[in-house]
Amino acid sequence: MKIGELAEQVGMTVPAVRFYEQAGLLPKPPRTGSGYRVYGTSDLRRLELVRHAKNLGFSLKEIRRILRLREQGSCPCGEVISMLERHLSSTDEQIQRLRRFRGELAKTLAEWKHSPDDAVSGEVICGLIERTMRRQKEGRNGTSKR
Amino acid sequence: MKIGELAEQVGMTVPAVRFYEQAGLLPKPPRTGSGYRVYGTSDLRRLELVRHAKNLGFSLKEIRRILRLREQGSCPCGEVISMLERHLSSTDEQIQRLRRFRGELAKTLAEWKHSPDDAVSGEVICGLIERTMRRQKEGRNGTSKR
DNA sequence: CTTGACTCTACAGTTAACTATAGGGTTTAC
DNA sequence: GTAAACCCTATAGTTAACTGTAGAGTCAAG
Repeated sequence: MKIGELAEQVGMTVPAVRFYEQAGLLPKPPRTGSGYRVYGTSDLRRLELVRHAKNLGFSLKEIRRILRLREQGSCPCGEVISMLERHLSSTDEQIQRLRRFRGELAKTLAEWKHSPDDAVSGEVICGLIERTMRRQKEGRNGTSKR
Repeated sequence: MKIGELAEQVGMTVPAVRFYEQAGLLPKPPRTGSGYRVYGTSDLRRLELVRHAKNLGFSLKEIRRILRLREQGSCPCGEVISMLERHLSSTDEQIQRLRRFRGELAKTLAEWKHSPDDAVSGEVICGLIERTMRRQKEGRNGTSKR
């Protein structure tokens, strides 16, 4: 199997496959006399695994780590489980953050729609944003950096 | 006010302020004889507005758009409201996606933890991921590309 | 008058996961 | 025998929002 066929089977582009190889996610395959890469079914399965792990939210770096562990003979499943647990909790955090953010957005939007633009005075650039700024300044002092 | 003081007031770094200037978010300030940037309180307010709009989820590109509209004399508030609406709905979508993803993760994790590693056979790289792949293959055929 | 803190410009680097381009060789179908 | 379709390498570009570095000038204090 040449690279084009492999790429098509797993639904990625040819350069992406080469990229995965140079990123250490796919072993360097044997070549034909003229230098063409030759792949077998194990490469196919490996690429599918990579794709699947990506769908589970693993980064290429993490996937490389899993594959390396496996190559060293150890079973990576324990590691994989703890990675998945980390992903789960970081996903939870992300959802929480987005929910709070959504609440902020909705509140701001409701306020803005309620009091029309021309009822505002003293703004320099955008009355809506500036009013919201003032409100927040008067309230708490929440200067949060990352 | 020189750049260091301005940066400190709004809680960003000096290079970030310069970056904002060259990105068109902050007007080019006058200079001292020796070339130092000199800022006034309007720059301070403008930077704070930028920071606040960023907190509302606007990209620098969008903020630049708002500022440009204002400079052209029109009030950007209507535009700002529709931007905010778009952000709100895209945030909703993000939350939905994350929820589904979270469900997937949790389900996979529960399965993995339930059937321990050594009960699996035939895997090549990581039994857990591979089993999940097989299950999904047998089920629906969901090859979704962007 | 020198040390240290500050400022300037211009450019390169960061992160992720690729995509695009240039410039060439190979294989296959007609 | 030639043209399309494929393959190769190497390098650069993409996006966002900055950060970091090099090399040089300026300012205030002691």
